[in-house]
Amino acid sequence: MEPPARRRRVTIIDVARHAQVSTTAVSKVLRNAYGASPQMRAKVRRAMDELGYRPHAGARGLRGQTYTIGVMLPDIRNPFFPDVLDGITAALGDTEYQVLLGPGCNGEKEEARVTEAMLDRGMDGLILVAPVSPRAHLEQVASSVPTVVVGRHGSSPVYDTVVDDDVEGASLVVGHLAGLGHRRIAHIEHHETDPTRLVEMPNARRADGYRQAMRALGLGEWIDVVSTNYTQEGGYRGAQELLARPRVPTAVFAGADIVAMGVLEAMSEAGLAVPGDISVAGYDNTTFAALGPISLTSVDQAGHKIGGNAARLLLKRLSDRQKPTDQVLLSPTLMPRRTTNRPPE
Amino acid sequence: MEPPARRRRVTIIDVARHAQVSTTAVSKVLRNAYGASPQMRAKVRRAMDELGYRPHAGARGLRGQTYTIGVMLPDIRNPFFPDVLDGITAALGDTEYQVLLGPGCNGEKEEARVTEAMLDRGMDGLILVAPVSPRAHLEQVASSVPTVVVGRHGSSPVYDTVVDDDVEGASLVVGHLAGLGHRRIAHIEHHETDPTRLVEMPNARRADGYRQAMRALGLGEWIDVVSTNYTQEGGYRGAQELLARPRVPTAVFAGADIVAMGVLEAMSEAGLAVPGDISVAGYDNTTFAALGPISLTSVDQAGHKIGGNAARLLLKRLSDRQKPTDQVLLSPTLMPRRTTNRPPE
DNA sequence: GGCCCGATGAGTAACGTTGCCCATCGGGTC
DNA sequence: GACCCGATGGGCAACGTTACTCATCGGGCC
Repeated sequence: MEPPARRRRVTIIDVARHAQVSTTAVSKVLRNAYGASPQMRAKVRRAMDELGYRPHAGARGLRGQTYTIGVMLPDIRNPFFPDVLDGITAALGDTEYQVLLGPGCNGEKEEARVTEAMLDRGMDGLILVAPVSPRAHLEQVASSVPTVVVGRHGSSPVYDTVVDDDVEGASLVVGHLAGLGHRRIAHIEHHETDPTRLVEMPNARRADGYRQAMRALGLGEWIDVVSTNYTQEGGYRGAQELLARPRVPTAVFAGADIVAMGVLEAMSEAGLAVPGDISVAGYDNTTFAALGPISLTSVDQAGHKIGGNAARLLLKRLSDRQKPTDQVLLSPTLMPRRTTNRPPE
Repeated sequence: MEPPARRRRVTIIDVARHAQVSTTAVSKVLRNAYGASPQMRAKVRRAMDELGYRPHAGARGLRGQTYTIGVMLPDIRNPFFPDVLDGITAALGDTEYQVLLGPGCNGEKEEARVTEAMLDRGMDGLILVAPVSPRAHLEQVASSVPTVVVGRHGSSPVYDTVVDDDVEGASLVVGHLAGLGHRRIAHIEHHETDPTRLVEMPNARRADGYRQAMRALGLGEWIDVVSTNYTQEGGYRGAQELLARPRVPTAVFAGADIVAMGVLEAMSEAGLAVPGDISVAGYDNTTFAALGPISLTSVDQAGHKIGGNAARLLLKRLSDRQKPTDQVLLSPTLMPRRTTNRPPE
């Protein structure tokens, strides 16, 4: 069967003709602009409904706004990010803005491609979640469109930021483990060399927070950090390295839940019981951390709240582009579960 | 600090002026259209590079294409969908099309909102993954823009489809369990009443496939289906119902991995060992099914291949809108893991 | 009664790009 | 030498919307 002929879109002109007014009048009603009487509004709205009119975002964009907000998520698979997204869409739910997402992207090149695509499509604002791009690129993007950056520490004069306190999160984990009686607490971090990122990226701050907390609790001499990366594989390798130590740690603080999964696998292979022989904690409180068979102690970042704040900041900036930038810092909470317990005697 | 003044976008006119040619010429080069000499092309391309020109998608859309493809995913949290997305972006990687996603949406109203937003933004084509909207709505969308529907059985004259053989998948699971010696194999399905969806939705086909396979293996008398829904909670309730049977099944085939997670939880609460006392299988082969501590037997749908096929069909339709619609049916494979084994003596 | 003013509505030129159409030019054919 | 033809380049009117400017009208004020 052959597809039926595509019918032309209903435009503002059709509405104007149908309501017997000018296109200007229709536009005014559409934008709730000044200069239209109540009767006019009613008449135009009725015409819109009758014709099933919907404005064409592309055409609007040519003259001003597209009423579209672009969200860039680094990794759609990490269950933490959907929480952020939900927070964003919830906060934007009763505005006239529509959210569109970039496809999952990892690496600077991909990120640049996605942000450019969004700019080219006339997005009114951008929310960049946990970007890895260098700061210069972020500022360049932000200087051409209102932007909120989520999950990068440090402030910028051109973009607003929302971030969770990773130092505090790490401290919660270390405190929890120390409170259970652990002293040999090791940490698996994501390897980072770039000096800016060393300051701005959450993973680096978690490692910092771990060191600070250990020292604050008088456990400075037990500080033990393995540098791999935030993947299951990285956790597996990190755990193997730790198990080869002369004095094996009694607790492992993995910098991310997915890392903890690799750790659990290595422990199971090595015949070690968790938490009987060794305790394991993650970070992010991802969906699978809560799953019964896993039940991983983790740190919750309140992704929903983060997303909500990001959306709110963006809306504020959209309405006043001159306002000074804001930095929102949220506090994490600990979710103790069954992978942490007292150390073996 | 106050943000620096936003500088104007580089347009085709700037490029034309810089290259000392007409805007028409620039447009021709941009589109690889006929009527531009090699020297002209070179000159214009150089000007584009020097000015850092990028075409404005909205303006292009007003005259034709936006080079944007919209993808609608029902639930970003279900780790099966990112696989599909990867397949799509991979297949579209070296085309001039850019993918944008709708925010996760559940329910007909949300889906309608997202598809409308995409149409209003002049998307050139749509890929709708596992939509729940009634067929009439899908056909209406498809009749105004080239569309591929993923994960809905049945064919339409206006949209192409890509779907995995859910009947075969169910049969793989039942065959696997029967091969291990199980006879009392129960199934937890997603409750469905709408008659169209009963035919088109994958969940309904899995339940059908289960029944067919049981009968084919001479186990018709053991057919036992619990109707809840595809959530962890649904799996939990379904399992409790099954455990209350006079003769408890020795194996449970959950219609989705997330359902299986609920089942595992219920088993663990009831003090039953998996797979010692009871075997459990899921569907979708989601990321967490492979995680060490879970190791769930599941059915892999080759999401990557599904996405790739969807993208390819869409490209074909974009280049020939009159061609008859295609239906692609892919085959699932079984991933046996540690939650299934022989039944207890 | 003339004047100004606010309220209401319409006209119109952009915004950046495309695709049709026309102008020009050099060279080959009869 | 007149004619035609293909190759190359430019002009221009859309596409759907917005935001300016301008016209009109009725009423209140001196």
